Amino acid sequence: MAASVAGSPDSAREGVFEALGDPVRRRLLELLAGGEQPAGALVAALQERVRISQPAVSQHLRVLRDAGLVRVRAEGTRRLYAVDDAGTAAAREWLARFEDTFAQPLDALATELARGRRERRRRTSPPGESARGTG
Amino acid sequence: MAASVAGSPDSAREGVFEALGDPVRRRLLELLAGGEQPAGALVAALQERVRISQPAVSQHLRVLRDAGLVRVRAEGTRRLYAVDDAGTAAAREWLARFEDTFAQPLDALATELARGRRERRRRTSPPGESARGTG
DNA sequence: TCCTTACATAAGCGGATGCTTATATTTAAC
DNA sequence: GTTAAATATAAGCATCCGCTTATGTAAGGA
Repeated sequence: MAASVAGSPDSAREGVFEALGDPVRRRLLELLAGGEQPAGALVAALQERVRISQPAVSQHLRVLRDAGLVRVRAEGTRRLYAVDDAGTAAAREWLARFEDTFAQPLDALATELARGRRERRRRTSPPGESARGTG
Repeated sequence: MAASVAGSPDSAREGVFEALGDPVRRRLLELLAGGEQPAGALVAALQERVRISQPAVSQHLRVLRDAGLVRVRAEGTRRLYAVDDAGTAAAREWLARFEDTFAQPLDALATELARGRRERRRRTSPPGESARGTG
């Protein structure tokens, strides 16, 4: 096991990317992207595609919760799960440093539009000032 | 190839999030965020903080490469690694669906702050400069 | 050529991780 | 109070993953 590289330099919230590293957990987040859902519905949705037990899903939800990627709310005997922006924002934040500020194809435009970003900056980044300042 | 579409079942490029799930690999990407570097330099940089062998780093770099997160270039006996935007873009793309459109301004601010950007709270001079700092 | 440098690959091992079944807990319904 | 439903936790197990040491390979220099 890797001697974890300490807290600070690793950035991001604790365990966010570890949690995202599992396909079942990513699928759960995709299901929750449409809005709050009870655990049972998530189990059922997953079971339409793969054979997985209820406890397995419950365990995955716990990992997501510990990572700050989802939050829970009790309603009667149901547990309503929803995406927690704290975790997803942490992940996006960490990835933001790799954003290719210039010379990015149409992909970037699509992303910008999807984000509804109202960037008014029309000026392109100055040639000599390209990213990465080591100092 | 065309940009991956958000409808993909497992999302993202193959193994991107699995690759990002390891702290050592994330640290490698952080090191490469500053620009291309030979494998040996990466090994040395990692070894300043934790005890890890050269083969271990080589294996991690392979995983990153297979995930499309880094690319390699041979120069003599050196292997120069660099961040590959394909992988990081795929990850950002997948995460984009969780972006909180309503809290967008706050989100942007949070991102800036998290980057360690020292923004003057008071009326700042026009933001003409690229925001990008610590790697 | 031989040796050294830089890196990758092979083999093997221990611990983490995800799964299952069984059971506990909580709330609602009867 | 008993039962049923929804979900979490416990225990155990198999597999995956990352690490180490040993070795292979390719390029450069003596």
